[in-house]
Amino acid sequence: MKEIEQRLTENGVRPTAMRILIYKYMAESEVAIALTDIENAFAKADRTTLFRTLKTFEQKGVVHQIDDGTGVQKYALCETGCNCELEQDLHLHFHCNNCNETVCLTEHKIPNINLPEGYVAEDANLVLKGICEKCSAQ
Amino acid sequence: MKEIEQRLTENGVRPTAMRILIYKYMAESEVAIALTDIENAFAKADRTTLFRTLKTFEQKGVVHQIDDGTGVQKYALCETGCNCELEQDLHLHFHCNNCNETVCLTEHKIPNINLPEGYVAEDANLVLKGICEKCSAQ
DNA sequence: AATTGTAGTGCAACGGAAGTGCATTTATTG
DNA sequence: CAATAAATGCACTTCCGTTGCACTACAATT
Ligand SMILES: [Mn+2]
Ligand SMILES: [Mn+2]
Ligand SMILES: [Zn+2]
Ligand SMILES: [Zn+2]
Repeated sequence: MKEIEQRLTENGVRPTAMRILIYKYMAESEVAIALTDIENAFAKADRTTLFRTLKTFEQKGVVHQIDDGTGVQKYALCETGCNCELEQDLHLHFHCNNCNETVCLTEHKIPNINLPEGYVAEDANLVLKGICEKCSAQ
Repeated sequence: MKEIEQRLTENGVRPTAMRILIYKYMAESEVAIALTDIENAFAKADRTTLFRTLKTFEQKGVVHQIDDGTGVQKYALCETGCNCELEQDLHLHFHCNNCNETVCLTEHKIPNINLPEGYVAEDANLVLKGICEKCSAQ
């Protein structure tokens, strides 16, 4: 609990009750989280608050956004000390076509790509799709 | 004109007037196309028709869908003989943060990635974002 | 050529998800 | 405590993708 408050404060996010709950919820999840997930988990709270919490978290580097190709924005907590802005720090994501869950593969960085003359890369997104660990074990 | 009809027929798509026009429009474009682009280009035609044309094209392997992270689905013609379904045939895409256009880099295949035990990849999407050739030349 | 069936097109409406303006509540600080 | 700033809640909007159903054009069949 205290660690969460500290983590948020460190990142310049005021640790309100709601924010701590959302952080906790995300920390306990092994998969990337969509706004609707949080909405379902905290039915009493207003969507807007949850939405803005995610945006604040993102902006302050508490979470990173994940575009897994489903058309729904997902989010996951950043590693401590991660620097999502840096191109090197970008890891790949895996989306399971079976259970529909998306996970961070933080160990797997996006390889360097040689671009044609004139192209300057600032950011990258690599998503693999297929069958996840859990689903293939069954 | 005749080539377009042939191409469509080959792929099991009946070459209606509208479809030929849309194909032509996409062939003349150097960048990936969104539904709204086509909508603007063919204001007389109905959205639904254009939408379904794209879906038909996609399903029959005439175009491939591109998720460039903007939240808007884009499409581009497939290379002749391309096999989008095959994992090896997947090329990367580049989205320009300046002009907002997305291009296929068909020469640049997505590199092979070692996944952790249990994960089976069936598909992949790699998008680089930054400044494109045209924009960096100015 | 008329009939029948199928595929394509148009209109209208729906639904999910992201986002915004503004009022209200809660926290901070002097 | 008053004054101020930040967070939350409600209502409403926009954008995009999608679907149901009616209508039309086309192709095959008799
Ligand atoms: Mn991640
Ligand atoms: Mn492409
Ligand atoms: Zn799975
Ligand atoms: Zn550009």
